[in-house]
Amino acid sequence: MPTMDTKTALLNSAEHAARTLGFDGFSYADLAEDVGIRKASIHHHFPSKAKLSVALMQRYHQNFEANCAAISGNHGTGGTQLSQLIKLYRAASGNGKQLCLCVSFSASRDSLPPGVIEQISMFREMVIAWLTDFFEKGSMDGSISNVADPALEAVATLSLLEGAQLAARSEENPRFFDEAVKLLGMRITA
Amino acid sequence: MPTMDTKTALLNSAEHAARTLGFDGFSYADLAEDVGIRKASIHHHFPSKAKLSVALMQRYHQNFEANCAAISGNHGTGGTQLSQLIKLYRAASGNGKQLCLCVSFSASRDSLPPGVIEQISMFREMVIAWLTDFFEKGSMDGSISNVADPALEAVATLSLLEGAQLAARSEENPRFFDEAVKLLGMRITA
DNA sequence: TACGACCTACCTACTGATAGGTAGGTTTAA
DNA sequence: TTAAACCTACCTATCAGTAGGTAGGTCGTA
Repeated sequence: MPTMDTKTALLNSAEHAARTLGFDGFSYADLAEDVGIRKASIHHHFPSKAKLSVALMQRYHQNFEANCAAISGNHGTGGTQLSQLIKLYRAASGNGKQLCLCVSFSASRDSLPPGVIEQISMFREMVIAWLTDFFEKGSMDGSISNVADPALEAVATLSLLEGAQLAARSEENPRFFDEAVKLLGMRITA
Repeated sequence: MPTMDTKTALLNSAEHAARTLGFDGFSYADLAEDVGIRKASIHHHFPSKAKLSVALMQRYHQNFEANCAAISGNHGTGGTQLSQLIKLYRAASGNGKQLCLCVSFSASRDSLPPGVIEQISMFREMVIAWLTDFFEKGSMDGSISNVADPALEAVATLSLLEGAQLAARSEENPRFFDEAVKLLGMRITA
């Protein structure tokens, strides 16, 4: 098994910590212990915690967008695409052990640099764009019922998904996510 | 104007700080400065930050429940009651400057004592019960359209409201809350 | 009434731990 | 050799909290 480069290991560790404990809830000491280098060495890769948050959000955005593009490319109807995106959010909640980075950062947004607030904003816009696309497709191909306005559906769905993650995280139980999105799921007919 | 007792002033200050910055984002020093006593004196009223969080959640639950009961008592149709509750959540987001305590605490739940996690769970159950009541009324009196299952509607709506707060908080703009709940609003006919 | 005991609510001084970070040096791999 | 990546040693600042004390108020009893 190839050894991961330290910077990536740090990003993985930091993402996991941020999504589990929040931005204010983890420290460089946690990352150092996890990755196996000294706390002070982290500054070589990330000169400040703020800079680390920038890199985290950037990477998260890219990965998530790639996942959405994959869903769009691999699944035929708007309904299945929406269903896959719901699954993506469910998976991101890590069985109630984590939140997606966007949610986690939003709750402590005052601790973050302005650039990251911008990134969070763009992340939400990106997800809403994909959701709007899926709702439009689903409305036209009939795989999502009662689509009044795809753009408004998209915005509401994103809030629903984020709120569902919060509930699951609070209870450390994915069943709370499932219950929150059940009605939405019933509107989807593959 | 009567002088507020110190304990209440501390609770107010702590609630504001927790809902703005998160549990890990504020410290006793912030409260001390706000209330005008020394940091160490806070321990007289709240021996630990964990105990403070217990008191905060208890008070928040009581206040919120009283607000829901008032809505139920003062407004006639299920639709207007639901509409008022949505307004309550919007108001709690403080024009994008705050989150409701439940959301704020959920995001850093690992920093909280187990009892508070229980309290958060009960808070959500309480809100869901009220929402279920409002949806049932709205379904029967015709003031909320397309109510498939009041209990599921309630759960989804709570997640929607919490997610909407996150979006508004992240952007520091209540317009994002409004947009997220727009479709729900359209289902209400006074 | 007066005084002692007790309480409440604050203080100063301090603790040990931890936070993010700096600076200079060493090690490792290409 | 050189640069990246690590190290040690340390910094300032801050954290939640402890310990002992003061001051003013209240209560009970003689």
